[in-house]
Amino acid sequence: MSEITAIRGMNDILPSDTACWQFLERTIAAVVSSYGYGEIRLPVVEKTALFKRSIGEVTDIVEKEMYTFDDRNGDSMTLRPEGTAGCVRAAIQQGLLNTIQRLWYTGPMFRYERPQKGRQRQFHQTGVEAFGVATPDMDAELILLCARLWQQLGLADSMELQLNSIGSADARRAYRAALVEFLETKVDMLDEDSQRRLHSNPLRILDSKNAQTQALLDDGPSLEDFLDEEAQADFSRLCELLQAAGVKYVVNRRLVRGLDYYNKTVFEWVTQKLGAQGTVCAGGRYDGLVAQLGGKATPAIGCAMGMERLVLLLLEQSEPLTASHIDAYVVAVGEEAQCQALATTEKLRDQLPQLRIVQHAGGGSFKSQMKKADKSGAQAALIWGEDEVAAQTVTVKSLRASDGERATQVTVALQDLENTLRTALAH
RNA sequence: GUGGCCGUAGCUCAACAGGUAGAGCACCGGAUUGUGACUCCGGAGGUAGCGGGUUCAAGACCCGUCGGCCACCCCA
Repeated sequence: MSEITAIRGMNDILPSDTACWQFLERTIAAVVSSYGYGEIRLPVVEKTALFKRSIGEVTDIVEKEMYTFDDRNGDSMTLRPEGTAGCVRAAIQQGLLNTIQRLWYTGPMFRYERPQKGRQRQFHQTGVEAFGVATPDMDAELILLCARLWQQLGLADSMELQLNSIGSADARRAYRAALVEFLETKVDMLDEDSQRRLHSNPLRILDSKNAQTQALLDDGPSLEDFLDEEAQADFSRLCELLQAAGVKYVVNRRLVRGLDYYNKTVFEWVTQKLGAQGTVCAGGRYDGLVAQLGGKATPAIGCAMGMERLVLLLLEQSEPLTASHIDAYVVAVGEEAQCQALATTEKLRDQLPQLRIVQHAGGGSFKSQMKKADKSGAQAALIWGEDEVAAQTVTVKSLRASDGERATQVTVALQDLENTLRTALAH
């Protein structure tokens, strides 16, 4: 193997998988547009300060996972680790926020992490963001959009919606103090990671995977008790709306998110089928972020889904999506035959643009060309040899006769080829 | 950053108390001069991730290193 290989965690997506990706991308585009969301295309690189200010200085993403470098002017740039920050920046900069905005984007994100199943250093997210609405009907809309998408993708049965409200910044500050006070009395019973988080990011202890830590938390203060009235009212209204729409959810009072900008509603769509990285889509409200980045105060909510994780689910549980098959493979032996085949094939592509035609290339015997035709999976071979050239005809041979049926072949005049294919290979 | 498992042909994998590599699939060619698939025959393809050590001898053992997978952490 060559010494030059792809960078760790940055994977090639091969033709054998792109049919699945395209299905996913098509389906997402159709669903978001059916809710009236407009696509926004954003740079992959932004000023480092944007991410530090939005995601939070002390989050893991900013502290140790960003691809950050100085450009030739010495300015610090970063490959985007997520999409919301750039989207908010663009919405402010382009003056989109004087009205309600429903936006979506898709593309690669970068985080310097150890790769594992469902996690890579270059990965792809599709995000949906709604600006300008503070009420929980918008929260519900976003969740319904997701639910519809899972339905369309055939993944609804593997998804569970987890919901929580983390309230206002003030509420979290008060809760955080109470939680730290409680846990400090039990510090020696905490697992090592949680001890570390106790002072850096104590809320993250709530979703620790350590069973003993979880048991400990049962006796601790509950975030729910610290929520202000508005947060509580909005959360129960959201629950009502979801029930009315028939969306199942579980309230997970220990669900917190890793990025600093969230408030009030947070949610995650999780699956059991992906091993340790079970979160397929996650998001929440971020009412303070626009102002924090210099825009006029604008409530907002958004979520992002991991494309690789969705592709894994699709590959795993639906019947394999076959790549678009080839209709015809052109076999031409001899120089004159090749000329005629090439010209005729081009004409065919004008006449029947939906037809997928592969022209044999690279020479070879009649037999080897036929083998290639078969291997290509084509429905039919279009055959040009000496006889056809002389008679101004082409032979159309079916390559996919079902069992018992004999392979059929007909030789038709060149000018009849279009009609022959139109009926034989009708889609 | 930490831990476990792994690294032999394009792919999936073998072998052997340590004696210098093999199968299936894929690929290429052929089986009476223009017809694929099935079958048969043949061919090409590996300095065993890399470097060092032990040994008369190492793909097999030891050390290092790089890479992969999974998990922790973190998150989509």
